[in-house]
Amino acid sequence: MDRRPVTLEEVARVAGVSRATVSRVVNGVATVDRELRQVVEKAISTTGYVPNRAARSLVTRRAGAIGLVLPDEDRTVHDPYFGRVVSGVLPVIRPLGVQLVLTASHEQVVDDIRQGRLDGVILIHTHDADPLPRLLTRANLPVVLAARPGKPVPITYVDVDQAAGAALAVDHLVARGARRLATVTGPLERTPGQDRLRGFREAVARHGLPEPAVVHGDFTREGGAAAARGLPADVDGLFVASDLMASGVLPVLRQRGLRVPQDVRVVGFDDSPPALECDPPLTTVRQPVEDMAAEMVRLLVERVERPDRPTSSVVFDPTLVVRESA
Amino acid sequence: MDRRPVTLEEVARVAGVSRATVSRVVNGVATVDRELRQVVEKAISTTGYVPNRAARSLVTRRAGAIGLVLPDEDRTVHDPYFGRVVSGVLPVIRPLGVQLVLTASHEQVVDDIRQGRLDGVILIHTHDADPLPRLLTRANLPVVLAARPGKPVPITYVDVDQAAGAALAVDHLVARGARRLATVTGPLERTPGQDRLRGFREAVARHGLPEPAVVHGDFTREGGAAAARGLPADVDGLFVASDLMASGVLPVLRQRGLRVPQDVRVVGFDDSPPALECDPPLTTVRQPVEDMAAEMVRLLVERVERPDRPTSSVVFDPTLVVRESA
DNA sequence: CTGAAAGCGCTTACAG
DNA sequence: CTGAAAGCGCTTACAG
Repeated sequence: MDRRPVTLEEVARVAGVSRATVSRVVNGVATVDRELRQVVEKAISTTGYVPNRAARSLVTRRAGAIGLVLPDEDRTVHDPYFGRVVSGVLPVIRPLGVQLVLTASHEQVVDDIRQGRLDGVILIHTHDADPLPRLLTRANLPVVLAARPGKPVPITYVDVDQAAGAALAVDHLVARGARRLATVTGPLERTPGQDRLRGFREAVARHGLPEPAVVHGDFTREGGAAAARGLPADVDGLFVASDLMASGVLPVLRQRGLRVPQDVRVVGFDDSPPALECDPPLTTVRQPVEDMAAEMVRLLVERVERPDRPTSSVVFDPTLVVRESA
Repeated sequence: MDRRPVTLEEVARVAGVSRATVSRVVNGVATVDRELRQVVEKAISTTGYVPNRAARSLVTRRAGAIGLVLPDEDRTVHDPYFGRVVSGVLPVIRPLGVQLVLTASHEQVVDDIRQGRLDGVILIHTHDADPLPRLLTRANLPVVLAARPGKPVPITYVDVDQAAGAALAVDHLVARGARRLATVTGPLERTPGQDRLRGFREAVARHGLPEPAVVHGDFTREGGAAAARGLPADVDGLFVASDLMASGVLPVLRQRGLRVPQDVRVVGFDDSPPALECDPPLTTVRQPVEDMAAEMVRLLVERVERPDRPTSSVVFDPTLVVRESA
């Protein structure tokens, strides 16, 4: 039942070659003689051989695994963003034979890399005050951020042009006739929150509109609902900095007797699943999270292979998805 | 910059002891002499030693990692259930020093275990036709299912008493005066879908109520919306087999001019985040997914340590969470 | 209680 | 193109 797994040694014996040759066949080294290769392949399949990863890792010094690091508070697993990142990462990681390890412990991350359990990490939902990005870059450990870093550290990151996205929202609201604008912001200790607010303000100013109302939110549904209660009554164009918050904003607007989009037009940000569950369906700024996640993996793998290469960043363009709320 | 990591060997040299002794200290073997232990601990901290996991895995034959296996279609990462499982698993896995590996490739799973990359796996969202559970159990590989298996295979699983949960919903609807009941089911090729429907039917019969309307859903929001359109107009009590579906059902009900709860009372299932985003907030049957996930990890770890032990199952009790929809 | 030594299962220069 | 051999960094009987 619990018989020992087949080793390279046994395959070599069956095939009548050396372990080195079997290893070469397994790893697809091109120089192996055709006939020999076939003999070995046959031996592999008859023995049911499967290489032991720990042994390989020990000599190659590669874990064959990357980490997806969440903030310590576990609420973020419920954020739709998380699922989108995962579904963007999985398909690109798979053909590479790399594992995706989920962790919520920032404390563990450095050790996990040092122990050789992780080749590198992707950090999502980082706060400006988070020491981890700097820690990792200082130690020259492979890391990719899912947004512009809060402090100017040389680090590889992927982002969407957040400010441009906010401008897209404003332009649309204005085009639809809105003049008294307001925004529900994201958390301002994170760069996406900051950049969306900045982009919003700049666009409003560019249109020569009066100073907009700004109410603070935190990227959660409840935060959105709370913020909505603090909105001035005469707003006719609202930019909510995330769809999840918007799903909390809309019922409050309805309670306050405001019809969407007739009385107030609303644009969200993300184009995540909650946008569709909104009533009415939410017009929103789309960020291509799945593509961004795939790019993060590529950049990370690149950094794992060449840690000395300079850091870089990739910024995606947002697009507007028009539905019924604006 | 890229200096070689510190090894046991070096720590031993610094401490003036053998590698074996350092290893014992690192692994907390109690028999080490107090003074020696202190010398070694000091050497560990001055050298900044961190054990290499691959080397350890190679001899212990333990990956120190378990897999969370999603179905191949990636839609399920957007299901709120997924996030709840992750947030239940993470805290219990952490003190154990075990990694959580996410995978959506059923094909890979068996190999990953054989390669020693995974000590065992937790399977979620399995369909009755899914060959993986049987495959794994046959090979005597450690596996835990997140629900009763569709076919009677000897397998370890955790479940909530789905039928009892549905009965809770029916009892509540009836207590609130509903008499013309209906249900939107989950996918019937999965046991939770089957069991919730069975429990619903049995409870309706127990109350002596007429044959209820049964409309098929698939645990998605869109599926819920579609199902809602097929509901008879005179229903006054509706059991929707998941909160996510309910969030799709409610807007359709509203469109059809039905007020909730005045015209039709609605009870969901799960008590997941979408229940709160519903308008009105959803009365629902709570399944303690986080606790269930924690239990799955415990059972899995147990099986990894003693694969020959008989399989077992743990069934949690559902509870009713009353909000405004019923 | 401690150490010398074997061994886990691979990969990879190095010869030939 | 192939093989003998060293070595990756640990753990763990086995002596003493």
